[in-house]
Amino acid sequence: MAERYDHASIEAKWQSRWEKGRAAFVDTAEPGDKFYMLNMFPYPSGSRLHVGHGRNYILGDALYRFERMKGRRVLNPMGWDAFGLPAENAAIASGTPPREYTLANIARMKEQLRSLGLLYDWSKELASCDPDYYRWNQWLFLRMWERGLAYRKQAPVNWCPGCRTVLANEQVVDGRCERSGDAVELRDLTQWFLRITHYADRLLAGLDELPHWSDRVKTMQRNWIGRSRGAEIEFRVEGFEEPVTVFTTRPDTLFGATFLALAPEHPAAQEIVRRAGPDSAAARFVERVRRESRLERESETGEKKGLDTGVWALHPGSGERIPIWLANFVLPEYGTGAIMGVPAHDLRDFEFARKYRLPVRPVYRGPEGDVDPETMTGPTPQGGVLVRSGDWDGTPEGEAAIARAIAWVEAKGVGRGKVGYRLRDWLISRQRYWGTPIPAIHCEKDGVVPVPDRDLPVLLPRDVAFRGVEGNPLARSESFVNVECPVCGGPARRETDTMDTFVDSSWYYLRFLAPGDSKRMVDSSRAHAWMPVDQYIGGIEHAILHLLYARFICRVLKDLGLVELEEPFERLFNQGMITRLNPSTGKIEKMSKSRGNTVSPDELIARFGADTVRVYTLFIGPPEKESEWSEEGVLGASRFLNRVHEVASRAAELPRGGDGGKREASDLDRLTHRTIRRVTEDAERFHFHTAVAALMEFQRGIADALDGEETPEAIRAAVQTLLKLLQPVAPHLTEEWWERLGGGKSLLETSWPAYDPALATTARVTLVVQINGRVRGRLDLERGAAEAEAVALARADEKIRPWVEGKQIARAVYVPDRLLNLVVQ
RNA sequence: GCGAGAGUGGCGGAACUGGCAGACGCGCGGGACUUAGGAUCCCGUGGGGAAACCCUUGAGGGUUCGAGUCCCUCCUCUCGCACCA
Repeated sequence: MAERYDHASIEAKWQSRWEKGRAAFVDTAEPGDKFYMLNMFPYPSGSRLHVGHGRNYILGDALYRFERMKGRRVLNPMGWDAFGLPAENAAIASGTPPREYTLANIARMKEQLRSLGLLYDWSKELASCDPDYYRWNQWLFLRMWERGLAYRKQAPVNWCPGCRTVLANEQVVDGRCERSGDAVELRDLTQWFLRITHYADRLLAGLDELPHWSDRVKTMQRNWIGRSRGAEIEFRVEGFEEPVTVFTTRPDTLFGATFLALAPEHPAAQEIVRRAGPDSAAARFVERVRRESRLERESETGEKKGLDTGVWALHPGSGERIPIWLANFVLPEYGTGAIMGVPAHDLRDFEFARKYRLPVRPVYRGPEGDVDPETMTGPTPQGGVLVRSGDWDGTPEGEAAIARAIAWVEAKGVGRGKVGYRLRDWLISRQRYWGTPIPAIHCEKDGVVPVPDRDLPVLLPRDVAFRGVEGNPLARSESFVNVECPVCGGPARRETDTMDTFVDSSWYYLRFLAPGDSKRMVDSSRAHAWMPVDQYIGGIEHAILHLLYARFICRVLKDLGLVELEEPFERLFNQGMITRLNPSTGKIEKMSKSRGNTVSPDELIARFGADTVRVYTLFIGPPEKESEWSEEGVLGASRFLNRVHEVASRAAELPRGGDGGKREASDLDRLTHRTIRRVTEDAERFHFHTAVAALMEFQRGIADALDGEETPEAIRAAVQTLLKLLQPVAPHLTEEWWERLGGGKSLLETSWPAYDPALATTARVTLVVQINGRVRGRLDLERGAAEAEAVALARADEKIRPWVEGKQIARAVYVPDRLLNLVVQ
């Protein structure tokens, strides 16, 4: 029988050919051609590619190969998102400097990508830890600083007192440091922010210009930006000069306010503590809340804690006195850090009021009548008219009531309408080594001054020790920290905060277009030719942060005159995550290094071959949905490729001869055309899993034909079509057989097969016959049969007759070629 | 807690806009063949029933000639998160 399918040698042969012939296969796109990109670019700190990422890369490659055969030239670059916490953690654990660790991982992951037969364009390769890359982060930062888009302010961080280090949220487990187990504190640091809130409206408006983004992601972004119209309202405070200003999105419920609640960080709260003295209940409460970690304060299980200050505010409408409380659930960075409590119409306020026995005062009367404040079990449902609200009484709930309330507070001079955003400015400071140094210098005399452009890049120093260190290692590098002030020339200290790695990934798409340009951040003319990215493929986990930051930075670059567009990504395809049982938590979670539930493809490639891994990975499910990893089905993919090998080698042994000229379309021809249509349509929406299913049926059809009456020419043609259609998914095996069958040049340089619509459909159809919506029989009909004919045939059909005999047909619903539903009485 | 998705056989999944539920694959059962392999091929495989038929897409309601698909309520899981007042 035929020779065995030796995947290892076939794959080695083709991978080496693609490597040598790279120029012909991948580096062919010219300015103005299609631009596809994967997001994220590989994160080498994870040290090994795992199948969770592997699906993204394989899908991107299959898509590239499909597009190539369809005659489209595509730029598909690849680079490395190289900064980040894991490399620094590895350095602390093993002493290997993050740079060495990262470069070794890049080399290894590149080899893994190669072993999957992926054709990415490495001529545009970049790594964000390369000074040629991160210097432009610094350059952009300086431009933003000049324009007031970068600034410093205080913000709380997670502080581990044991490690004397700032922790990422990920490092905080149940309010404790995951390494030392110490209780995590909130600590205020002065940190750098980017003013994304200035772009909130533009980012919101831009979503309407993205028809090829899913509603899912657009909705998430809209909600994240969270534009809301509301009002700031001032409450005078007995015994205090300054009023307390609250922000509310529901000024219409003003008369339902029965208390004010302040964040312990609020200036008025601080003043109250000062007056009460250091041993007062207020001082102790503030101290206790400040010791609570952010997580505790924000967690769902976190108890709402409050303290009556004994200070009274005056209600601006009724003039009544209402108590001022301190509350842990009011956060200083939201709104004004103070709220008016309206228990009757807000769940959180209701819970707080119930716990501390504060009055509840409904100001909306529902259609069922008024509500008894004593017996309420929660905030009143929506839809009513205002009551107990002075002049406002009778106004129905909604925009009109809010507008009326705003007009009223403005007229009285106690407040103003205000548009609020949920979005907050982007905190980019990280107290870590392995990131882009923020180009600022602290001088005693001149304050915080920017590093001059001529001194860029500010390089990460190499003389840094990592083992057993506390705090930010960068801050202990003397060579780095000690610097001359660029203004006065005196001694000064460098900023030791580095940037969030999301800064790197916010503009890398532009750098791919001119990766080595040492003069400019962005080559504007190339950007003009290539942008926007035609197809961006990325995991759904980036639906909000990364994509919002990239859209923000693109607008900044537009305002700087570097690019002409606001939206960097024309089409967005969001991949679902690969999930897997996490043995330590017992839950099904996304596959990721930090969760410790990864699977490396290496072993599978060694056992079954790269093509099998590719087929299986794409076959596992629809790419936009999350899929749970299991290896049970990998044998099926392996068997399928063995059978493809089998039919191809049998076809190769068929006698050659002149084509018999024109012949009648055979069943195999019809199957061929039907398969081309299915695979083409599936590939266009990235559904390679159903494309593979169609190809499995096609393979079986060809195998049957080999035992049947088909001519050798017909069979050979079918096999060649099978190879073409399978190429994006299993490139090695298909290229090999294409060559052996004498196909000539590479499959990649051939064209995607076209189908004849007439042949892609069957001549006869099965019409389902329903009686009162239940399937009672099937008819075999000519395609396109008329309703009258179908009804007549149905009535005559012996399975249908008993159901309609002696009955009136009240109605017939006919869907041609599909279904006939007879409604009888 | 908030925002967004998802839930279909023993398992992964199919069914683009409402129209034969379960394609394709895994697993399992039976058979064939053998140079005994993780091989290959054939048949069967949602549940109940002898059959006619009946039941079945997380649960419960609704719209419709017809619902996995649309609407309402609830449950569970996943992703994101900065308790946004």
